[in-house]
Amino acid sequence: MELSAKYNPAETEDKWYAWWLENKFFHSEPDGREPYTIVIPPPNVTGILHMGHVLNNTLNDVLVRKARMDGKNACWVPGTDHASIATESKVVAKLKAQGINKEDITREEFLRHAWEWKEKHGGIILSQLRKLGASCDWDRTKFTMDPDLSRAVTDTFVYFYNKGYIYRGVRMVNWDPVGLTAVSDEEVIHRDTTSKFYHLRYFISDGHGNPTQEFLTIATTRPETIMADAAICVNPADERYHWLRGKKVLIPLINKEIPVIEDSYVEMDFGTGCLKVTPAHDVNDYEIGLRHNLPVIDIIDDHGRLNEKARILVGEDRFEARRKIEKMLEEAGNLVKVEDYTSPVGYSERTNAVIEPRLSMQWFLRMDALAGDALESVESGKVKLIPDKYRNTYRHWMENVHDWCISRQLWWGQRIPAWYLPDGRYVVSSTAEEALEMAKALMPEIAFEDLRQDEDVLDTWFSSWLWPISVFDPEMPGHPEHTPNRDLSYYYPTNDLVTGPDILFFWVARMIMAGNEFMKDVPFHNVYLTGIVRDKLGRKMSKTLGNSPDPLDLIAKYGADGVRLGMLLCTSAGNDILFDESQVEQGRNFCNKIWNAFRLVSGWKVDGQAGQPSAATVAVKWFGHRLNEAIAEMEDHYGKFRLSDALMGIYRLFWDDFCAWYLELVKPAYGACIDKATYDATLGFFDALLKMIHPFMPFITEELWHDLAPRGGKETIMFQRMPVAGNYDAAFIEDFAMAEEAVVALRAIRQQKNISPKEPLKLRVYGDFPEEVMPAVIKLANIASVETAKSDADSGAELPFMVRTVKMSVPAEGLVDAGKELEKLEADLKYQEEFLAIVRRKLSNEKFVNGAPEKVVAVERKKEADAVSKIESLKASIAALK
RNA sequence: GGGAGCAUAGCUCAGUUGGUUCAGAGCGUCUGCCUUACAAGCAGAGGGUCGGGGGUUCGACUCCCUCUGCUCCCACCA
Repeated sequence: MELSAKYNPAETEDKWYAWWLENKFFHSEPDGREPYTIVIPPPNVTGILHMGHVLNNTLNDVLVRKARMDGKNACWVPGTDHASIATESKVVAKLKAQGINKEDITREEFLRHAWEWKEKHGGIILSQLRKLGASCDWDRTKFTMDPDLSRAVTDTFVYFYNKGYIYRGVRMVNWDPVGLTAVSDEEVIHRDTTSKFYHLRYFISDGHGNPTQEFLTIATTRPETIMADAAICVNPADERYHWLRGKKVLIPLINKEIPVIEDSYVEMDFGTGCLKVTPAHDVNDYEIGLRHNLPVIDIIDDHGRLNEKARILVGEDRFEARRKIEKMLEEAGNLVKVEDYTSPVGYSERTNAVIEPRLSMQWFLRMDALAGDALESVESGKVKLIPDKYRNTYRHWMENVHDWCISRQLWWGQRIPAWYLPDGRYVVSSTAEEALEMAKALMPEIAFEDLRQDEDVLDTWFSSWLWPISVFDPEMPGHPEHTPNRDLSYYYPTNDLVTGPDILFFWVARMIMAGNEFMKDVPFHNVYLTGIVRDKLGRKMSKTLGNSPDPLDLIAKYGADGVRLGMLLCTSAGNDILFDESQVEQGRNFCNKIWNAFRLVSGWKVDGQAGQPSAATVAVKWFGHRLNEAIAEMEDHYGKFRLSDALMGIYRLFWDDFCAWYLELVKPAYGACIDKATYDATLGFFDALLKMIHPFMPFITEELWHDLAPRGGKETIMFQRMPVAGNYDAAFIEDFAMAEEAVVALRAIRQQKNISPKEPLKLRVYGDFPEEVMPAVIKLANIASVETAKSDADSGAELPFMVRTVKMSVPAEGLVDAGKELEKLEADLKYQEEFLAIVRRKLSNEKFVNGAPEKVVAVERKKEADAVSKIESLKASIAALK
């Protein structure tokens, strides 16, 4: 069969993925083997694949495939997240485009649209993952809103409610006026934002609601909220304002009378020292209001517009109102001045809307006890964070945790299982039937129609924190007394989790909490935190910038193996990834290199009678040792989650050691046959290399592994055992390295002297060069004869070079440019002499000889001896030239 | 404002408890090659006083202090 000179990924990838699926190679069932488990960080159900997913899932796949080849029962559970706020806003937008407002339809109608949307777009991302080669157990695919997983969420709510951890209350929450829901503290992103600092004059009241001539000045960034002011506050120690004690002031424009109060919260040297207190729209003001028993006047509605309580500018958006009120204040003579000002402003992570601190009734989960245990899990090392710099961040968060606001004013998600009686009391229960029973205990005559379920749904993370448990046994969450089913007891705890540090708290920490609570064990042992994928200029990839390539386009262009490699080449844990398409090109080139190496080997004709050439004998022996060394290095890197290092080691092993040195050494002359021993050894090496590459590049390795030898119908490289490192002779590898150095030096001489590679050279060796590897030098440097020099002095008509401490030369009458050679040799001599001087200075330093470990001193003595011998050789060469 | 981290070749990064000729890799660059596996390739070469300064040590890319620059996390000075 004639093989093309280029590897064609498109042809092979779909073929093998279909074959893997057909044979259910990714499917796992509990058995006697050691399990290796990963649960996917579930992507948004309606999401599409982006480069972050490529990174994450490639890493996951490498780990899973490696474990599979280590003989473990590997199980990678895929699935999707319902992503309540993100999905709901997409559906709202889609309906709006059709002329339907969410407000105008019922909850049931909306959910029907949402499910329709989910059926249509859900799972697209999972099919895209297949293109990437992800070896997920698709039979286990889960969705966080599957009925049984939803039930787990509800049960968890009931469990924590009964435990006294969940409470309902009016609190200051972060209100998202675009998403129309409260969000948790973690979903608020603070960004420095330029705004204005308004200095406003409030006149003192005469006691009857009329202004006097006296006034005070406050500074605020939010003049549109003055109508909600409940007081003006100064620091009790601020003597400038003692005269204000007991006075009342008038809110500009609406002339409402409010008291002046004192509270040490106010900083005297910030702003004017007078703070307007607006309990409804600022967290701190709310706290002050509580201390001073101030009324809460909420003038902003769900959409961020002023309501009728504002009295003026009713119906205006808060930012529009700010612009307008500035003018009104100016005209009324209350505006003193306006300064530019930069301060942190909270934005909604999902909708990017400016968060409105707002008082509302929400459900909360107490976090102190849960966080304490979760902190211990990491501190004790039961859960390892990689890289471990995140431990600090993690600890800080866990020690300063706030109660978790778990209710969301949305429809897409698990509805809160609280049922209200007509009198406002409520019961909490997993099912409506049970709720009715409980309600009857409170109010015997109550009917089902009288019960009203809470309108809110639960935060998405309230379902994803159960993920490592609920994908295996949805009966478990909320029921720690339940006996785990077969899957859960086999696969839990999972092994590794690969995710981004941005959801360390949202997700990772909370999974640890849920695991500790329901399983009395952590959900995973290693958390590998990836960086963010950025473009090569370091910018975050985003749709609006248009700097994010479509992974499917990349796969179409370079192949999935190439994309995987390109992604992995620049991936060290915890560091951001600067992604550049040229890396994918490099990945594709590597595919091609592997392909062509195979093409060479597959074309060989074997001669069973032929003896093994000495160069091949050296090569086979050397590569055997080198391979073992490389396997050991690879395992070491895997153990430390240094996957890009593991990959790079294999890359160089294949490209440099195997192709550039080994194959060149064993390659028979054109048209000639290869001996059986070398051929078999080569196939064995190729086989081992393909296995080592397989976790990184699953497709091309499966393809070539099948071409390498006849395979049975269901044989796959996926289940072959990863090569195990045997002993290797490091000294022999070093000897071979000397041969390599000699070859490089000889090639350099050819290039400098313009000698064709086809013209054989003579070689003269001074001193001890390892005899065994000489055939390698002879073959690769095209040496006609090797002569051992009798003395150190050469003839002058030679081109000398040093390989470590061994002097060699090419006798070359007529090619020697004495002047140039001399210059080179003298420069080298000078360097060596200086080096020797440094070493000797060290060795004559008693403190060094006595203080340094023996080993280090011995090394210095060796350096000294080597330098002395090199200097002698150089001097001999120089003398000869002169 | 508090905390953490980073700074090594043109670019992206290794450098594991201070000590092998330790200043490295990949990519890029330069030079020469279409040599019958591969020009998506082969061969060869150049390139950094390890951000600045100080200190500890026989010895510092590595430990300490300081300065500069960048990044991230946390945070209720309106």
